[in-house]
Amino acid sequence: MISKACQYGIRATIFIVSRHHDGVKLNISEIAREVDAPEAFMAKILQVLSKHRIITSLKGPYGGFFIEDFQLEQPVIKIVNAIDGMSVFEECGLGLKQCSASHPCPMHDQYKIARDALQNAFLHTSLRKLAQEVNEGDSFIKNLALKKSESC
Amino acid sequence: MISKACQYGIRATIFIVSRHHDGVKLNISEIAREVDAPEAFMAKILQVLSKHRIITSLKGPYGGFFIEDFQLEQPVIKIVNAIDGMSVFEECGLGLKQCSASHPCPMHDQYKIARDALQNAFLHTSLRKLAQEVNEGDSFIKNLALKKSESC
DNA sequence: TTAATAAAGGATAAAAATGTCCTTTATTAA
DNA sequence: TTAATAAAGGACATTTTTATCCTTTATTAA
Ligand code: FES
Ligand code: FES
Repeated sequence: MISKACQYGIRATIFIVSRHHDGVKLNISEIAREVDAPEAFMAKILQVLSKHRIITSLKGPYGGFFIEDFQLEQPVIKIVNAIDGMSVFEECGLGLKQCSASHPCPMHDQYKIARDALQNAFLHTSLRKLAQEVNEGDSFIKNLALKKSESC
Repeated sequence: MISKACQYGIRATIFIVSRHHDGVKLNISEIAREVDAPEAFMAKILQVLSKHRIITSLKGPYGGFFIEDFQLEQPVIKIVNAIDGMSVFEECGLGLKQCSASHPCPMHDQYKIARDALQNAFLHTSLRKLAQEVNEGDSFIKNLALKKSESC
């Protein structure tokens, strides 16, 4: 569906946005820790997002990752596009090389509905909105930490 | 989304169902050719479908793969479950270890809608129905063969 | 200018998914 | 019973995805 790299990227970006105030910058290890991602892998992903100007980075002491005002209203789909590309939203569910209404696979109609719903979910949700939800405590980007006694 | 193995499996099964008459049996190479899948890989996939009793196989001369009457009304989701498992329909879209309404990720509500739509698509579609569509020429399990002059 | 800090980037490793090859087993017809 | 046929199954190879390590570059404060 959505690659792990992309999921880390989305969670990381939401975290960065949720800390968007008074020039705060976050470094890789903080971000990786917050979203339960391996640090070096997280670094690669943030690199891509930075190169796509979805987030902004600054090297050196007092540097790190942050988000600028003009980046706040971007839809999450930008992250998906930067990391995974748009193919999830375009490809045939049964693996035909082309998805088209003129040469459809037998699941085309039903599949397209779900695929479009997914695309709309990512298209019509802004980074700002997601971060706001997290800041208000309504949702989370970090796994629930279970005590040893609790099972999954 | 759906693994390649699973897509081959679904297309292959639809093909087998579409040829469900008078004890016709299909062998691996016919099936692989029809669904544009590598033969040896197709063999592995048919093996698991057979073991899950989604299709039936018979060894030896005049053997091959076919479908029995009692197998016709199975929903496609059985194939997905046999090959990929049910995790696509259960996991968090942003990669949290648990998807739950009590500790939701910030995309939970929107994502769940799309994910459930996908599950319903596979759950409420029977093999028989898909094969019928193909037999009536309304849809296809094989890629459109392009002439050399035509581009993608 | 220098030392320290943090991201960028290159190279490599590990794991998972996809794909291939070859031997074994079951079934059939002759 | 034997030879032929076709799936089952084991082992291995390739590709893609995920993850790690180390060096280089940019920036800052002292
Ligand atoms: S052709 Fe298969 S989903 Fe459109
Ligand atoms: S918690 Fe993320 S989709 Fe349910």
